Amino acid sequence: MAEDKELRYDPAAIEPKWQQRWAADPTLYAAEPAACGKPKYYVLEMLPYPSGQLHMGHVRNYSIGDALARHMWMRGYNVLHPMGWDAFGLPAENAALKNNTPPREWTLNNIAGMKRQFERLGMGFDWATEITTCLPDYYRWNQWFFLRMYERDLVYRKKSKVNWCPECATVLANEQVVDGCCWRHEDTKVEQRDLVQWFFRITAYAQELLDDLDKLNGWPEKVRTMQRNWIGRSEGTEVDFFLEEAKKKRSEISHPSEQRPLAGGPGGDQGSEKTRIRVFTTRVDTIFGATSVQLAPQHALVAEFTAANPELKVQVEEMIEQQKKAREAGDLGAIEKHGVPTGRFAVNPYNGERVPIWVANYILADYGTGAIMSVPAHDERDFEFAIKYDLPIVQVIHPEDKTLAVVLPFVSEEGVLVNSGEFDGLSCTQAQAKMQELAVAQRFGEPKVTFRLKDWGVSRQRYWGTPIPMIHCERDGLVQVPDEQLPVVLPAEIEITQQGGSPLSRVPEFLNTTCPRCGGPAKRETDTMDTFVDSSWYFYRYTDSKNDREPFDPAVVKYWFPIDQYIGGVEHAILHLIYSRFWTKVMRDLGLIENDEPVRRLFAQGMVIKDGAKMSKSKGNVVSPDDMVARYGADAARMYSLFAAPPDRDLDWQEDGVAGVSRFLARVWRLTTKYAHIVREMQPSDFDERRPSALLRKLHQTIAKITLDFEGRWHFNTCVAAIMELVNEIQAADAQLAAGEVPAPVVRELFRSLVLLLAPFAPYLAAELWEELGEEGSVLRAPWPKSDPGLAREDELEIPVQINGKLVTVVRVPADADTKAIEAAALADEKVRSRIAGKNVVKMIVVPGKLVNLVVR
RNA sequence: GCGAAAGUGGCGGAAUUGGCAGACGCACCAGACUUAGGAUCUGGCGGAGCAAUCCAUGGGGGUUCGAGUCCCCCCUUUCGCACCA
Repeated sequence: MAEDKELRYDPAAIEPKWQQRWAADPTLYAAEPAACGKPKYYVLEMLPYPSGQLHMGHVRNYSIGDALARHMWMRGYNVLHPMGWDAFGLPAENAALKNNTPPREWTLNNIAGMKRQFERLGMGFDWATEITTCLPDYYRWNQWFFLRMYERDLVYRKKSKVNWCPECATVLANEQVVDGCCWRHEDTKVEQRDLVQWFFRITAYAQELLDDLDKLNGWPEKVRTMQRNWIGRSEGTEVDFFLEEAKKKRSEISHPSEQRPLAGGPGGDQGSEKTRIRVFTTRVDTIFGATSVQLAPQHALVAEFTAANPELKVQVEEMIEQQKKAREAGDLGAIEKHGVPTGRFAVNPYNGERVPIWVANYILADYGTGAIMSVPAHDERDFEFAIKYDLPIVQVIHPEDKTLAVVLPFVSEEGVLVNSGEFDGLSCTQAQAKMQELAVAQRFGEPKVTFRLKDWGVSRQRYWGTPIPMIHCERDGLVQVPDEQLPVVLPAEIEITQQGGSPLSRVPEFLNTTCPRCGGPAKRETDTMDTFVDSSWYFYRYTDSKNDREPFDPAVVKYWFPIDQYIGGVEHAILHLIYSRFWTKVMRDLGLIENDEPVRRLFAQGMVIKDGAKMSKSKGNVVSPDDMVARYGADAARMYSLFAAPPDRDLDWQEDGVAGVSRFLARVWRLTTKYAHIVREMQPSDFDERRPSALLRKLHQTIAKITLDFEGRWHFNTCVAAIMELVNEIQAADAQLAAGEVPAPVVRELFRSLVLLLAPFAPYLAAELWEELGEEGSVLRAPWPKSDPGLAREDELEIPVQINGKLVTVVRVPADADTKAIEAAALADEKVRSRIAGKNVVKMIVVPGKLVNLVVR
């Protein structure tokens, strides 16, 4: 038994041995300075939240990135492969409540444990560049950026309806609300509350964020589409409908001296204007078909109408409540359309027609102007509404072909105007342009681009986040914390309670300060920043993580950016990746960097599934990486996570599969250790002797396949399969190898290359066997093998022969056989001859190197 | 409802450009070796059939000498969006 053990692949012995050696060599995974002269390659995986445990999704994510990093090292690149911790956030506070451990301690303990897990997994990270976002040397730069953005009017405060998660007792960004529930608490309904909040003006970059998506051709189309939808650009027209009471003043209104306020953000300024209702429409060409104006129940004018009409008021309030509930439930689209007439009328500026003003529950206050013109003939929703309330339906667009019968609502823009006065006969697009011109000329409207994207609310009423570096002074109002007073440090000692409001407001030593401007008593801002701030720029900090004078040295960033390859879960397609893009553009405009986009290529990996569901504690189907490492070794766990599915697809975790990979690694270990002595004992003079052989052919085919995959397709599952095939062939040649019938140079090339091919996927075994083969130095610095096409080429090919498209037989021909020779070989075949005997060969298709097909009648 | 991706053996999956469907692995079956072992090696393994053969990539049609792959219709699953005017 003890004897046996020596002959067995034993990851439990190999892996700790290499962990020690690697820990002793800080240069192994270290990025080099620009002066090294090598081409740079920045490979990045999304940094984890230090929850305490790595999960299989992490193992998969980092196995993909680490394989790529190792491959690039072997290709001679200067690789930056950093790691850090997204260390602020709510779970630390929850844990503090539960275990009475301070968030900082809990977080740092988790980090230490997870770092150990990374080490056990053999991940090749450059720990010298490690960042931890909850430490002041990182978050001070969040504060620094906040101030720079404040100075450029990219930060502002406003009272707004916010999404409030009662579980988190804090505000959530729109992006953090999933189906009406908190993104962290799937079962907790989000409530709407009114609070004064800090916002980043991401909408200032909406157009550029949209436009630049076209440049990101290294990103999955799916992610780009999701971002496009999220930004939701929509081109249209704002038009004023005049309140009937104001009609007599119309000439006055269109007078040049009249100043109309510019429409502000969503929800706009319509309240200040009591003579008109501004609507937003993408189909101004249909305006002659408008038969009512619909207001959102929260619209400023509605309050005015209801002031004198208690009955209306009750109904409007019901609608607001209903919308609120629907919004909280996330099924805004599901509520039945419902409305009430206000008894007031508005006048269509294009045709002077008088239309009723309604309040309707399907009009959103926070999109466009919160008011629409209703054109039932050409809009599904308006149509449904008009049918329900028996409002008139006026068709104003007709297909160009006048003979076509029209089914209303006719929503196509392919048509011409009818019943539209002077605009009759124009196409929809022509009419839109003309009508916009008229609106501008007569000052009752203008072209308008509306975005669905909202400004980024960053205030959080939590303790464990970056303090917002602002001071409230009674005399001077809002005052920035001066740069030299940064960082505003989170107080270490704090009692975490479940009370609402900002925990920092209950820490007098933090709260009370002096005004930097007047020196008088003042109070600090007690909100902290959304943790998405931390992850919006962390990858810049990696390049210069110890810099205490600036967030990073622009010259160093210029060398490393953009990131060549970013790898992470598709669940961050919108939130993290849009904020990161925004932050990059802001930093560019601050003159800190030159790149417009942070990430050149993005890879969205699939989820890890077990028993048909995503691994999660609540489903009870979690597999612990530590268990896998203990049972099968890190190499097997990592390699299985690459082998079981292509990286972009979901992966079905089957433990038997890990065992299979482990058996494969054992086989590699046995074969290599068995014949390593041949390699070790070779004389240098023998090294160059190379001759074609079946084994070398398979080897060079394998090298070619894997090299190609690393360059683009990333089907690492088939890469592993290819290595398995190669090893199967070596195993089949076991007898010849044992008998010394395989020339030593072939043995050497075979096993050296095998180990090199394995190195990105199974780093421990590769290191061990590299040493076993008598090599010195790290396998990571050994050049990636090059496929020799001469050796890879088959000299004979099997060509399938079909008759009428059905496979009949296979003929062997020389690899360079031309059409004629293949034809002859096919016709000479027994089976073929008996099948075509007495029949007429109508046609013969020969694809050299591929197949023959005889068409026979 | 709109959009995208996917559907292939008992299972995970392969087939990169329209050219031998099922590589590789798991599970299973048989054999070898053996002081039984969850080790290793050899062979088998889509379905039907003794066989020659036939059938088979969600279903139905089509294009083609040839279709898992391209086109049309339908079904299912997953994901994203969903009163955005």
